[in-house]
Amino acid sequence: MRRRYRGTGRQRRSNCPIACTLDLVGDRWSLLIVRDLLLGKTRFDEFLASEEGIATNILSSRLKGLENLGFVVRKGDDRDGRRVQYSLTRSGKSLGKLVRGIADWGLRNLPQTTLAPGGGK
Amino acid sequence: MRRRYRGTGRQRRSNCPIACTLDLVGDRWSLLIVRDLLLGKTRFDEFLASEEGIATNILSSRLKGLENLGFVVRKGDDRDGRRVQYSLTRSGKSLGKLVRGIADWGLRNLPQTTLAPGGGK
DNA sequence: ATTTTTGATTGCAAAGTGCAACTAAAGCCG
DNA sequence: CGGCTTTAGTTGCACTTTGCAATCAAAAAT
Repeated sequence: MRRRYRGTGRQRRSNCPIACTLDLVGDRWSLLIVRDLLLGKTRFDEFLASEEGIATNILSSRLKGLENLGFVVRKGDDRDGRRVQYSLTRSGKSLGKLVRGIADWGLRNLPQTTLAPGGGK
Repeated sequence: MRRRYRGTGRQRRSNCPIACTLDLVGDRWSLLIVRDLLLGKTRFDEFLASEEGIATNILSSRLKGLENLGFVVRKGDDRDGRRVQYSLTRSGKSLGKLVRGIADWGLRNLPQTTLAPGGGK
């Protein structure tokens, strides 16, 4: 008796583009990671340092999710074997439009919100 | 020892417009209800009938949340005392832009997604 | 008066989130 | 080499949220 909760690769609730999009990235963290990637961050530590304060387990799980969805690629750093470089795929970059749309709405409708430095790209 | 989980009216994680927007409507259901309201639905039963199949308790709680945020108003039907009319406030209507942006991204990037009839408005 | 409709609430189990502690591999430094 | 540090995680546990099914209460319909 399987219950269908959200997450990577689960069954769709409908064919509505809104519902499907929310099924993929409709949580509190995924798009913030995408935001950071768009801003040029590439490392685990850098995402961790963002002011929202994501926990390491959540970050790890969201990065895996985004990777499974084909939005992010993970590759080791040649010069430093400890480091990992996360980056957006072409598909992941398409999320930029979505992220900017959300940022735009927030800026217009939520007082005291401001773009992070470098976010105006 | 209060832990700050998400939800209506809690403290912001940052002043990032993306984070703040996600704090308000970054869950699996709220924007689908907004979608339905934009499509002209007004009643509890109508939201319930949407193909995604929201549960009554979740619907109830999301409607309350959207009301608390000032996006939705609830008023009783004069002709039928059982019925309740939910509708978008001016502020709630501004979410239309956000919803359309998400729908747009979904349509372009997720195969097999199609707009509900009447959704092309 | 009984049944149906409408808009919910309640109880419970399962899944998700957040925090703190811990780990493991690789690099640094004397 | 050997111990310390950095980087990228994993694990355990408590708490919260979600989803389902059952139930409820008021109003309307019959």
